[in-house]
This record gives sequence, structure tokens and C-alpha cells, in this order.
Amino acid sequence: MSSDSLPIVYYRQPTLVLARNLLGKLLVHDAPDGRASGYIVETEAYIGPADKAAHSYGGRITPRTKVMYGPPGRAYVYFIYGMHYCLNVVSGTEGAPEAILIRALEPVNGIPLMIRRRGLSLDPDAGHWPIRRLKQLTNGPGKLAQAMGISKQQYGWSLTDSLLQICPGLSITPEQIASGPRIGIEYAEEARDNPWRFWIRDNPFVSKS
DNA sequence: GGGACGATCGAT
DNA sequence: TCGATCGTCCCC
Repeated sequence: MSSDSLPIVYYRQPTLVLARNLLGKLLVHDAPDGRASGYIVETEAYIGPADKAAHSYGGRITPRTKVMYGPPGRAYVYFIYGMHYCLNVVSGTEGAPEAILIRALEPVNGIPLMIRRRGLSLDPDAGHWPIRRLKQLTNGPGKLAQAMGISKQQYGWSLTDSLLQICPGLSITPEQIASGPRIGIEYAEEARDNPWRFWIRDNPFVSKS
């Protein structure tokens, strides 16, 4: 754990504000097999009981959603489609089950480790990894969880006091931030078109341009 | 106990 | 565009 992880008060910002402010921050995981990190370049906000796309829609409390009802600044990790994990940052005040899905990273540290975790191979002949290949590591929520070594084990971990943390990274201006509808929630009726997906404009690591 | 579905990914 | 694959949730 390093001393420059974001303080707990940082996570008390309103969810839609925090979702923007997390862009450019550095997500770090120190795992037994090594350290991996990356800049957050894409997020999505899920705003609790009134948001039809949220797992906490209608105030549902289940073993899975429970962590969202606790204090902000913890990890909400869920399993989806029988094979993928997704990482969220719990936000909102205690009792308000809100969260921010981390959808894409720009790899910084531990790229060879990420390549191994993703089941890809360092081509011994090529030697170099063009950005085209590099993108495949972390340009989607399931991919980045795999690359970062995140699974159900990290469920509930405190991002201010564990081996999974978020640190100040790049400085991002409002002009660099783009927004649009969230991905994969067509079923969510009136919540479907809310522009609660945020990304760093022109960053090649976002999941969709 | 049973069944339908999903905040995805990768191959076609 | 479609299949993989299984935990989660809701209903019976």
C-alpha cells in the first residue's frame, strides 16, 4: 500500500461527479504474482434504487449488492455471463447503493503480467507490442478485471486500505471528457439513454469510440 | 427445486 | 450476429 492513495473523503463526491473525476486516476493492484496498474479512461455511473439499469434498482439488497449499501470507497465486484468479473467503485453515502463501473484502463505497470493473465502471449519474434495489441488487454470491464487479477476475492476491499487502490494520476480537464449512454443496458427502459458513461476523449483504450 | 437472464467477450 | 457459460435472483 502506498501513502498517496486517494483519501476516503474523495469517494464522498456525488456519484456523477466522481465518475468524471476518476478519469485519469491510477488503479493499482499489488497481487502475489506482481503489480499491475493503469489509468482509468472510461467509467459508468449507476445511481441506486431509481436507476433501472443498476443492480440496486428498487432497493434490492442481496448478498451481491450488499457492499453498495455500505460506505463509499470499497470495491464492488460481480460475476457476469458465466465467465467475466467487473469492478465497480462504491460511491454515494452510506445507505445509498450507488457505484461506478470501471470500463477501461490504459496500462501503465505490469504489462507482461497483464498479457499472461489475459491468456495472450508475448510473441518472441515480434518483441514489441503495438498499441493495437495493447488495447486488447484492458479495453472493456471484463478484460481489465482479468488483466488486473481482480475476481470475487476483491469483493468489499477498501480502496483506501488494501492492496487494491486508486491514486492520483493524470490531470484531466473538463474539455477532455466525453459522455454518452451506458453500454449493454437496453433493457433499462427510461434509464437507457441517460448519458452516464464517461470517457477521455480520443483515448485509444476506451472500449468503444 | 427450477428456470430465465445478464453493467461481456471473441469468433463468425 | 451469435454462442459460451454459470452465478444470481426470483418464483413456485
